[in-house]
Order: sequence, then C-alpha cells, then structure tokens
Amino acid sequence: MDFPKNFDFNTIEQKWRDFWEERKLYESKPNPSKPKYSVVIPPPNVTGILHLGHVLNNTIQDILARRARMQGHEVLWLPGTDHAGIATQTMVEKDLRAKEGKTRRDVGRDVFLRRIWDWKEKHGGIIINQLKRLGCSCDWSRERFTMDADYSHWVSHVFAELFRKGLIYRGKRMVNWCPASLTALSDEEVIAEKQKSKLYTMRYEVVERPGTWLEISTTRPETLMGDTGVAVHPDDDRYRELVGLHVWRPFPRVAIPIVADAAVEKDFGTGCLKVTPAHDKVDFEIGMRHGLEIIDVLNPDGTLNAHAGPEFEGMERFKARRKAAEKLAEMELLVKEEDYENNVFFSERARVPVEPRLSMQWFLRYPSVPEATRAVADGSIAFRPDRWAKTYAHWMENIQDWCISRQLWWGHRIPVWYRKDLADDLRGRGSLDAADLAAGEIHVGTEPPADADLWVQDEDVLDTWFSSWLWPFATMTAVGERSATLQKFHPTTDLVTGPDIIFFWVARMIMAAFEFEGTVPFRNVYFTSIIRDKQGRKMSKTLGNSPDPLDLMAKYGADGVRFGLLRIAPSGQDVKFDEKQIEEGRNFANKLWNACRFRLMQGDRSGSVPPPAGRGIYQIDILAKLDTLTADVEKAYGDYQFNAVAQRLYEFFWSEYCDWFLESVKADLQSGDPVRVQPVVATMDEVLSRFLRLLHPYMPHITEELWETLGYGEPGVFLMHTPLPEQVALHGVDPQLVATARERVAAVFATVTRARHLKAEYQLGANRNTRFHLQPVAEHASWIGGELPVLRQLCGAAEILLGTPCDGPAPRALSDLGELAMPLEGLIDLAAEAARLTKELAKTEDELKKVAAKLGNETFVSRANPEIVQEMRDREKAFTERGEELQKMIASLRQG
RNA sequence: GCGCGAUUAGCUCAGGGGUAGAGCACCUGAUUCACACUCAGGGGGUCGCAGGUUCGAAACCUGCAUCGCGCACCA
Repeated sequence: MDFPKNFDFNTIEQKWRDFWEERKLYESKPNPSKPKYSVVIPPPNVTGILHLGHVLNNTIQDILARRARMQGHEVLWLPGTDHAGIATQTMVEKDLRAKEGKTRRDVGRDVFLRRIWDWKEKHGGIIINQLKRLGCSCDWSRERFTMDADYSHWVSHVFAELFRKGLIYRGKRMVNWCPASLTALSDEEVIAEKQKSKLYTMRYEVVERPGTWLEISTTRPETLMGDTGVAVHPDDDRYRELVGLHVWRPFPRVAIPIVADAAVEKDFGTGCLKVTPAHDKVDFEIGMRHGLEIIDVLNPDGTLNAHAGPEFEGMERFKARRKAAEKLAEMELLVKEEDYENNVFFSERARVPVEPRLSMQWFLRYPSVPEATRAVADGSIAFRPDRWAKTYAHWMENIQDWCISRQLWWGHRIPVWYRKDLADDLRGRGSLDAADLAAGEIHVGTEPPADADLWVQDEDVLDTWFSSWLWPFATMTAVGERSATLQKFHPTTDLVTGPDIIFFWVARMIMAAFEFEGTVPFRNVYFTSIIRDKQGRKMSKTLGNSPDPLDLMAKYGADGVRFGLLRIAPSGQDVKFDEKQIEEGRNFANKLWNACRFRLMQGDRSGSVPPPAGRGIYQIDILAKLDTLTADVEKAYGDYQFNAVAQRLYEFFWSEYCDWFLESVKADLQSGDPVRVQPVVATMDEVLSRFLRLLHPYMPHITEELWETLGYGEPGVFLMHTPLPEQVALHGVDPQLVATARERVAAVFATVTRARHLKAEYQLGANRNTRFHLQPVAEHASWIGGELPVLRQLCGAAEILLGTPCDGPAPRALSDLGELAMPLEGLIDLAAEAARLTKELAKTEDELKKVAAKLGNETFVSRANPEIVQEMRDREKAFTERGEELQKMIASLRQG
C-alpha cells in the first residue's frame, strides 16, 4: 500500500485549492431554484497582509459558506479589498521618500496617484492570494475593490444624494487632527489612552491688580501662547470680583480677559482654566461664548508656529512642552509640577497623539438612524453574541455627526466643484450646504460639470469608511440598477466581523442600506474573538507578537491552522493564542489521515452486510454516538458556537471512534472471517463518510482528498457539494436495542479502564499476557461471555476467567461488570495494595456520607424533586455495596 | 463616572441548581500492531471574596476585589 503515514498537506492542499478554483466550484449564480446563502467579506486593506484575525474571521465565513453549499444552497461569498486611504498613502509616500527622496507634493497629485495604482496592481493581490491559501471558497470572479469605477460611482452618488437631502454640509469645526498623517480623523479613529504625564500649576498676574495672581493648572503649557482668556465658574466666590479684569499671559506678554463660564469645574485644581480656543474643544466653545480671539500656535505637523514666538517656532510640540515649563520656572511663574495620569487621544493608525484643531471639513448627519436603531433592537438584525446590541444602541442614541473629509490624495475625491471665480470665497465660507447648490455656486454630482474648465474640484477625499459602508449592495449592483445578483443575494445572510469595528463599519452599513436600499444589509452579525498573544496583549506589528499565518500554514497546513484556531475561539470572547493549539489542529488532521489509512488496509467493501440493527453492540454504539454528534453539531451551528462544533468533532473522532470503537473491533478485523469483518468495515465506512461530511467545512482539503481516496462519492460529485444523508445512521432501529447496546458497551469500556489501571499499578501496562478473573454481577452475567474476546483485546489480557474465583491475595478492583482480580503469583505488594484499596474505600465512604446526609435531611426528601431523591437512594445503595465489597477485598488481602 | 465582559487544575478554556470537566503541560510505562503528529495509566481544583435565595449554589441574586474592553471626561 502506497498510502503515506503522514498527511502531506502542502501537496494535497494545493492540489484541491487549484482544482476547486479551476472548476469554478465557488462561483455563484442567481439561480432561482435554490435557496440563497450570502455573505460579503469584510474587505481587508489592499496593502494588508494576512494576520490571525483575518484567519479566524475568514475561516468562519468559509465554514458557513461551505456548510451552506453542502446543504444545497446557492452560495455567494463575495470577496474584495478596500483602498485604506491613510495606510496606503503613507506606505507609498515612505517608498517615494526612500527611493527618490521626494514627497508627494514634489511629484504632484496625478503622478503620486499613478504610483499608488502601480503599487496596487503589483502588490494589491497579496492578501487575496493568502486567503486562497487558507482555502477560502469565495467567488473570486466577483472580487471588488472600493476604488473600482462602478464602486466609486456609488460613493459619489451617495455623497451627492446625501448633500441634496441636506445631510452633508461643510463647516469650520474643531476636529481630531493627526499631525503624522496630516489629516482630520473621525471620532471613531481616535483612541483614548491613559498616560502618565505632568500637571503644571502656573500663575498669571492680574493686570489691574499687580501683586494679585491667579493659579492655573494645565497639562499642556506648550499651548499657553494661544491662551486668549482665563475662565472661572460664575458661582465661584473666590474669583467673582476678578471677572471682567485681565491677567498677563507671560509669553508672548499680552493682557487677556478673565471670564465667567459654567463649563469650568470649581472643584478641579484651582478652579481657574486657561482658555486656548484653537486647541481644545471646550475652550473653543468658551471662546465662542465670550468672543475670545482664536490663536492657533501649531503647524499641521504638530510643530509650533510663529504665533508661539521665535523661541518656539518650529519646535516639536512635546519638546515645546518641556521648554515652556522651564521658561515658566525661570520667570518664577511655575508654582508646582505634579505627576498626573490623564487620557490622551491617539490616532488609531499613526499611533501619535492627535490635536484638536479648528479646520474646514465635511460632515455627515447620519441618515436612517431610527430605522437602523430599531432593526437591531427588534431583532430584524441579530447580533451574536447579543450583548453587542447594547453597545450598538448606546452609540446610536448618542450619535454625532461624522467628519468624512480627509486631507489625503488617495481615496474618493469629494464630488464637489467650486466656480473658479468664486473659489476663494467659497473655500473660506463658514458653512456650505444644499442651499449653496441652489445658488449655482457649487456643483455636486457623480460627474464634473459640463463646463469643467470654469470649475475647480474640492481637494479632499472621503474617509475610507464612507465607501465601505456601502459594501453589501455596492458590490452587487451599479447605481440605478437592480441586478439579478442584488435581487437574489441582498440582504446578505451573515456578516462576520470583529466587535472593534461595530461603529466604524457595522452600524454605518445598516444606516446606508436603509437609506439607499430600504432594507437591512444582513440578517445576522457574528462578532468574532479578538486574538491576543499568550500574555493577553493585542497582536501588533510593533510588538512582533503576531505569528505569520503563512508560516503557520507551511508548518501545520491550512486545515491544521483552521481547525486549531477555531477550536479555541470562543464566541465574542478574546482568545489567547498559542502555537501549541495549531499543532493540535495538524495532529488532528494526521489522526484522521491515519484512521482512513487503517480503513484502506481493510480492503474493498464487498458482500452483503446486515443492517445496523443486526450488527454488534460496538457498531450500534458508535453509530448512535455519530447520530448524537450530528445533532450536537447541528445545534452548535444554530448558536454560532464554532468552537463547540470543533470540540465535538474532535472528541468524537479521536476518543469515541479511534480510541474505543476501532480498538474494540480489531479482534473482528483480525479474525479474517468475512462474516465478522464485513459489517465492521461497513460501519467504518458509514462513520467515515458521514464524519468527513461533518468535518469538511473546517478542514476542506484533507476531507476532500480522503473522500476521493476512499471512493465515497458519486463520480464527478465532490465532497464540497455532498449533503449528509437525510436519515440518521440508526434510522428505524429499535431504540430499546440501541439503549441496551450503549449500556453494555459503556460497562465494557468502564471495566477495561479498571483493568488497565490495575495493570498500570503493577507496571504491566504494556504486558499482553496478563490474566484476569471477572466475577460478574448478576445483571450482566448473561451476555459478558460473548464479549470476552473484546475485553481481552482492550485490556491486553491473555485470558479472562469468567466466574472462576481468584483465591488468595491479588490486586482487585470493582468494575461495572463485577469484581476484577489480577493474580500475580507472589509479585503482589500486600501493603501497597491494601493502601490503594483503603484509599478507594475512603473515597466511597466520603460519597456515601454526602448522600446519607442528604437522605437524612427531611426537607430534602420532602421538597426535592422525587427523581433526584430516587437517584440519591440508588447512589446510597451502590456506594454501600461498593464499600462492603472493598472491605471484603481488604480483609482477604490481610488474611493472605 | 457609566456600561459590557472575565475570574473553574501549572497553562488555555468548556460547563452550569443535585458525583468538578477537556486539551496542553507534568509524572509513569509502552515502539514489528493505522497513527510517537501515537497509545495506556496517573497526580493535580475549598470553581476570585463576602453575604443572600434554596432541602441543596461553582452555577441564581446582591455587594466587593482584580483584570480586560467600550463610552464619556476635570483643564
């Protein structure tokens, strides 16, 4: 036989990957005769490379898609990538700087964009190929990219529509500014992190009352040059009489007013707040209320500008902070400097603190908010786990306008054109909205104005999420069209994504679908685990704690990685990653491989076999366990419990099938008697052919290979399209017969465990010549005789004497079938043996005490469920008998 | 500050009102036997703490502690 001992995943996985794809088996048609199953991929960044989060997320989608396909659904799993504005632009800019020493402004917008497209053409497919390596069964012919022409058309269309509806406007607002990427960010792209910083307390002298000082605390002394006022609470008696006077800002030395504003907390610090309207949202609002001047002291890149004075101009902001504190100290204006912990807001992508910055940006008032909120609340869209619905509801109820413009070049350019002759005025105008459209001063639409020469387009691009929120339908149809694909597959069935993008993406998609398609975009949202390293830290490139899934697949196979990861990924809970677990996945694949190898060694199926009811108890037992497995798996899928599915598959196959069933039928197989061999082989085929189908969604490659090798399928039909039989394996078999078989098998197996334990105690674990005496209990005495060959096989015993007492001292144990003894002819260590049995007796007595205590409690007997009371009585009886037996055994040991 | 989650064996996690579980790790033994990516056996836990409900709580309730996450935020 040329069937190798180990599963060669590299060759076999590639073989099936290529095969499935060449045969176009993943492609979907809007076939009206089959029920649909659809899911759109959360588009990874086109610049991205696969990480474990992608592996988990996409394996789950693949499992769902493959399972649906096997169940006869028409499956659309639509793949694609997004253009990842900031990340991609930053990467190409770095490349440009490294290779040519130039910035994007040196080469200009057109050349720069061409470079990005070139880069995308060359490298943009990496992650898609990695997904293919993983075995993802996406319809690759439908791959979409958020910058595709059709897709871009959708983005402009949606912008124009929302603008016309008055939901998009332009305005000068305080936004989150990223000094590294030089763009505005939305509130969602900013993360608060606790930082150990300093709280500086300084003093400003009151202009009108020299010698009177106001003490003011701040964490950001570097912005004091932009201070245009000091605020106190209107009810604060300490400062009431100073309101309306001025203080000296120390540098540049200017008199600034003291104002009263309720936004100030009396009890924080000194109760005085320095007001820097250009650099803080609250300060900005206070400034507006009191007509304070706005002085921006920072450049876009976070260095200080001329307003900060010559000493500070050009200085980096954190260096300036230290310098400002030093300067205050020199001027004897620094009262104290304390350690302090506060929240600092970081740019999620660039990992630098953002600056609140006043700038002209485009904003969206979210559409279809009530519909989107209701859809999740009433279950039209089911979140799993459903606790995320609360998080979603909270965000929806406190929803803020979305800053959608980005000061980047890579992305969908804002489809707004200004009349050239009015451009300067329009650019500076405080607000711009649908009203200006009517005036003919601007043009908003999917196409430039006809007389394009007279117009100039807005420079900014849209947030990448402003394109991906359209993903479910914009990938399926063009604007103004209702394609067959859309009609068949939208809304999609499931969305699989991480809870970290619930606001970024999930919530926005729901609103977009309601607004533009009048429906939900998906029925179910499954939130995956977040994968952490062994220490519980998030995986990140900087920490270097993220293993490369490609390396893992090279080491353990795609199937091994998929299974290993899924088995440990609880729903919606973080998971700590350990490569050991992937190794287990590979080991499982190998176990399956070898079990099938073992099947092949039994030769071809031939001859007639009795129906299941006519087969041996081990065969009925394993088929019953297979049916239980099938039901359990079904239920776990219904609850989206992917780890439970994997766990049950693993447990059934490794323990129930290989460790117990196969071992218990080896005597039959080795007998060479066709009457004994053939039913067993038929049972093996029944189990394997069903099991391969159950496992296929998790381990598609190896199962397809084994399916073919074992010849279970009809010619030309692949496992990936083969449903489970409609009937269970034990269909029509008398339940009483099954129950009896299961009880007997359980008793045999439990007895085997006792016997093996006895052997191991005497270092005879591997000895195949042991002899046992078994004194059967009455209820089992009638049938044990027929099972002696199996008992011998499983115990590794040369002989089991039934009903023949074993005289004299010998290691003994109580088993489900009766007392077991293992005569050792003088080798027995009486003291050790007595100690062992005494320990067991103590355990039994402990249990007996617990049970007796319960039964002695009158309220228990009167109030507990009668079944429980009966169970306790049974247990009391069993433990009592067991205790008596053990005492006898100990006594006989002492006699000997 | 508000909300969500976690706390069970050395580690990673299941479970869930009635005998405390799995895998890994560890210890012992096994290699002509489908598989050493294997097999057999073993040790190991007052289920975070304190109250309460109950005949009975690891599980349900209430507090608390610790850790993680999200939202908000006082400079």
